[in-house]
Amino acid sequence: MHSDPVVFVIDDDQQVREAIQLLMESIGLKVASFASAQEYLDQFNTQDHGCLILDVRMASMSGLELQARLAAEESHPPIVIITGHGDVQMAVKAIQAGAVDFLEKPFNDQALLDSVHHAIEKDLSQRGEALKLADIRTRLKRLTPREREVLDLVIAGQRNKVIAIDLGVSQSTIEAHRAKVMEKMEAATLSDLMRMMLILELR
Amino acid sequence: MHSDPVVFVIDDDQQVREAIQLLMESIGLKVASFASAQEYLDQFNTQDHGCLILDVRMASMSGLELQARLAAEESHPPIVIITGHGDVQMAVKAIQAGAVDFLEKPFNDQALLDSVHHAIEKDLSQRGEALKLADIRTRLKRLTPREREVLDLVIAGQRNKVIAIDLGVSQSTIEAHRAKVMEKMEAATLSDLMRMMLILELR
DNA sequence: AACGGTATAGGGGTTTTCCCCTATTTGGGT
DNA sequence: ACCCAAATAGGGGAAAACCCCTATACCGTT
Repeated sequence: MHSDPVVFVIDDDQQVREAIQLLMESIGLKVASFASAQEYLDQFNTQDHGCLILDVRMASMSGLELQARLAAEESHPPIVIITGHGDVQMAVKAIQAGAVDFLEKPFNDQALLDSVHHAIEKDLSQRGEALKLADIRTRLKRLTPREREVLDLVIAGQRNKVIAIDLGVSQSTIEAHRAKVMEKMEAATLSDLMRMMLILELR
Repeated sequence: MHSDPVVFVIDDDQQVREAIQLLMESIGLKVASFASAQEYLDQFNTQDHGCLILDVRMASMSGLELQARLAAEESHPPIVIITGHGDVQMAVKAIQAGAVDFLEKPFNDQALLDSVHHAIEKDLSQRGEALKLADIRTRLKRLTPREREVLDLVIAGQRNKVIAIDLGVSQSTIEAHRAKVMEKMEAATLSDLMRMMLILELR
């Protein structure tokens, strides 16, 4: 079911990659190294999880560019930025864009480990969240347009009678739709249904 | 009802305070200046809103310290950090701690204005949120412990019969509590009630 | 001692939901 | 031509919720 988290190291300096690899392996973390952002993107898939350690200064695509690209995806592992020549502005932008941390080389080993731990924790929780949401969305997709319409009105607290009038059909039709909705959404009670829908609304 | 947003400038350099004041007033924003964090704290009240422009290096209490103090409060205006001698680490910490922006002196006037605008927007939305939450919490406080207990079980989707058995009382007692809950929470439908409770849970 | 709020319990009635059926029409796919 | 999913509609009954009323007991305040 669950694979181990992987630390994806993306840095065009082989020395750095190897050093980080050793450091991570010393605490039992798996590592996958890439010499360029493109190399990483080529094998990127949504199953991967863990975190990214990303160098800013790289040929062709910078770490910050990769960060922006990944931000456009539905979901990606948390990012730790490392850089040899960082400035305040760059660091601010990176963190504002959601990076977990921004470290200057040469970094303290423990600081990087701490950031990676933090990133992996964040990955776990955000993946848990994403899974729940995806699950609910999958069920929602099973609804017909009409059922979806009824669902929305149910969630809004309308009684069947009112929904029937609203949609210009009989009450028994609404009852039928409503039963279908509960079945397809795998909701035992109205409370379950509302919880699912509000999670989508509020997150 | 609504007062204008105020830019609270906290910097021990009078020149800087005056420069920022002029800049802010040039676009019609109100300003309140303070020469120390303590001065600001002394007059701090939760009605204030707008944003803070905070210098890092100050005698006795630094901007970052003040940021930490305010973070302990239930709610405070968004913070823009400015500094003459910032480093990457400091910037990262400040943004991670929730600062809207971190600017180095001498800053570009437009950059500061942009940050302040962003901060004020954030203030508006976070105050709106906080108001909604406070409103719900106020109503919740009106419930007796027993009513609160019933509410929780209702939200969990339990039927009155089950709640009655759970609490070892009769069904009609539950009905009475339930009616009281709806009245005190000002909820017309179960849907309203669930929405309020889930907003508290999920935010 | 009287009062108000809380928790309890019940009667009696209406409305709504929920669940089990059947049944027709329409439109798409085999 | 046949079948299936979707949308429609209805009957009938059980369960639950909702509403209005009364009533008792306890507890703390005035």
